[in-house]
Amino acid sequence: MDKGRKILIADDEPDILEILEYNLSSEGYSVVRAKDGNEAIELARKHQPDLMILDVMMPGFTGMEVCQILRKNSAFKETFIIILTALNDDSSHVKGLESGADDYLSKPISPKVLISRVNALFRRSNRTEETSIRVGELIIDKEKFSINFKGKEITLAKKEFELLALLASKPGRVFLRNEILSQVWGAEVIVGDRTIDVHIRKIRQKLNADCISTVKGVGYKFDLNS
Amino acid sequence: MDKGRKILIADDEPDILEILEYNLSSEGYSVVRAKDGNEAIELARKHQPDLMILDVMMPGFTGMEVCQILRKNSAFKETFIIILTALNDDSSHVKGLESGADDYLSKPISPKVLISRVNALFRRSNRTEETSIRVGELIIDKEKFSINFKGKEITLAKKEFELLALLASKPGRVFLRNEILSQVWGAEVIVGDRTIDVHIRKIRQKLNADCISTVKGVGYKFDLNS
DNA sequence: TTTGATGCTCAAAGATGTTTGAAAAAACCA
DNA sequence: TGGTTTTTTCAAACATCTTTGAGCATCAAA
Repeated sequence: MDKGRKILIADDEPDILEILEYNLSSEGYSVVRAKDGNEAIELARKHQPDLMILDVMMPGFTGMEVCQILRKNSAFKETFIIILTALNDDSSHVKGLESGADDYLSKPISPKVLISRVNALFRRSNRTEETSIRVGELIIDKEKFSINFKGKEITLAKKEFELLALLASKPGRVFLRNEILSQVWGAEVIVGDRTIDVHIRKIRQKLNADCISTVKGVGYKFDLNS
Repeated sequence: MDKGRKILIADDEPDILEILEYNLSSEGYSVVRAKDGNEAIELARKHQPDLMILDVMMPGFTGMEVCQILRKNSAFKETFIIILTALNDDSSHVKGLESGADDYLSKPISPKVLISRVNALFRRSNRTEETSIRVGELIIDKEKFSINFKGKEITLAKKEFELLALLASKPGRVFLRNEILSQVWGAEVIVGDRTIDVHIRKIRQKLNADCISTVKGVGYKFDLNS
């Protein structure tokens, strides 16, 4: 998963901040700490975090107020916000969500649960990034069905595209002819061995570079170097 | 807020279904009911709901299993899923979210809280639903139902408009014929493949430019360059 | 060097998907 | 209701992609 996202945490209790920071950063997130509502807003402007975890009870502005204030600013329309609270009644829960938060958790909070909720929020926005492969100067975008090699757009036919995408998905690894057949053509389809060769050749022609090498008697692989 | 969205609820207890349906439909959502895991999957395929609320304990498949199964299908990658449970321990909470759910709630569930969590999920997806799209020299205003291309107003028929709006919503991205069918025509409607082609042709004619390109064997996409 | 195995090249045949024009069916509007 | 527009269907022409087979090239082992 794509970590290294920035998370702002705001709470007036140093202990909580400590625990949160420890857990989030050990998951690979980078963390910014704020000790009250004012600072939370200030640091949010400065750091543009991807997600904010706000305690409700804070000096200055409460978590909900921070949430409402930030949501009015279009720069924070997309920022994920999780509100934490010691209260556990339904009406404040509802109010928290209605202030524009994406999630609302009651203390005591299990770090594991918090992490998995954070991950759940990011998962949704991550999904789109899995569609492109980058290897050296080659960029394959499965969504756009486009190939960019050394800065130039290259048009490949469907089978060629799928074949290249397969090889490039694990650069350096050799794919057996059987593997290629079942991945690109499907298990049932029966095509001759020449078919693969010809497609490989087409790709080599179109890319105009030796980025696919043959492993005699075994299969093909995508070269890392080139 | 844009209500009238479709929500599928699955639980083996009729009472719960009753309460959920009452509350959701009085909020303006349209509701589909399933009494077990199998039915949930079946009805999900049929109705393509925007959100699903799944109980963990159900005959057939559990809520988590349903979640995992559906997430494998690209048609349900974007569907919101909330899992309900009677259990309240952290590890099942984490597992629930890791199965691909967007939210995980423990019973007893306050209808108000549930509603506000449902709204919170939709709020985010509403934000991204722009009323106007701009791509290069093309401006599509969904509210006004108008198209402006290279400074000239162009009149498109309904289907043509929706088709162009879909393609232009993610310029460069390829839309499979299936995707186009289900987005523009709806999942239930059955029309021949040629229908899409013809509409594409009409759009190309009216725009009088090569802004939609064909990806043979895959689908169509809106060109960025032109 | 010969031999066999393997992969490469090429052009042509085969298969598949797309465009086009025309026209029927359905929806819309006065 | 009639006339108009939109939507859908169809079939033929087209374009492109895919597969194949035959001949060539290469390499390693005999």
